[in-house]
Amino acid sequence: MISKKTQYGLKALGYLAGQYGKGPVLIADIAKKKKIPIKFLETILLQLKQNNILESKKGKGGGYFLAEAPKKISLATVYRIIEGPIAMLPCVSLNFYAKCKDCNEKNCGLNRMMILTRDATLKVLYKKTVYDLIDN
Amino acid sequence: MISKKTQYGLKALGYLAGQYGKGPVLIADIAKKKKIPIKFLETILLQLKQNNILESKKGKGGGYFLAEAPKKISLATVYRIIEGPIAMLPCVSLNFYAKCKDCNEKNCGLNRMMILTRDATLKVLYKKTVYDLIDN
DNA sequence: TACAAAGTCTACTTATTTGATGGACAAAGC
DNA sequence: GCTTTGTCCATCAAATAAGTAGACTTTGTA
Repeated sequence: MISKKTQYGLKALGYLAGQYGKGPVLIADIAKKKKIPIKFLETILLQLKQNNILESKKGKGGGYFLAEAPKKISLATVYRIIEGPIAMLPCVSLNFYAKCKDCNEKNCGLNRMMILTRDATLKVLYKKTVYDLIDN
Repeated sequence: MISKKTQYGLKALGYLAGQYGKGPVLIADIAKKKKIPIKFLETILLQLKQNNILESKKGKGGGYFLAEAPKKISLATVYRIIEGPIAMLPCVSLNFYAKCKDCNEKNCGLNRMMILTRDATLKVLYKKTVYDLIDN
């Protein structure tokens, strides 16, 4: 299961995707529409900005907006920024790899299985973008 | 990422799958071979027994063994017992469903995406069994 | 130039989960 | 009856999750 933080972040991005091209959107606006605690949302959006997913503008008329077109921002990228590894174990993670202490990956059955689930998930997350998060 | 508990549980099952048909296996034996803290492993094996994945025998010559043939125990079943939901969000979980407060699932873009990743993962975990966890 | 409207940053807090450990108890075999 | 083995109970430290408070900075505009 993903954290509330990731869930909120994805929801916020879905909303911003729907508002793309219409100028900056207030944090308060996103928070209200998506029912997210505003102070919590602040930290999430800031993190997304620091990772170049979002841009912002301060002062009156300010707010947050996507740094790129919605269809160019893959869910895998976002997921990794907020939640971290997509893989179920460090020893099968592409972006957060860590060697499995006490286990030889070459002949580890669990390693083999976790690669399969990782690839299944990645296939979806690579292909889908924040554009797909827009509500109907 | 899955917890150490799930990781240990799956490793232990992989080992028991390799020993299937050879009689009860000592907790201490599994712990040593798979480098798992023995007391921690005890609680995991007990939980798997209480969920009918394993059977045990007390006293001399005792130990743990699979309740069924390795190929009959799917990874999805085991995962749900130790780790819990396979889905990334409660609102897309088949076995641990919980309604998403403040969100209409019918038109939720995130819900739609999480169903896709859930199905991708499930497809692997349903098909694969503890037999596939046996090391080379 | 001053004010108000935004985002930014630092620092907490509180509850829950994770990853264990220690020791008494119960059953089974010799 | 003694040893071997699993079972159960209680506890614990550290990490993480989820959220809150408040001061600060930047920017537009009157």
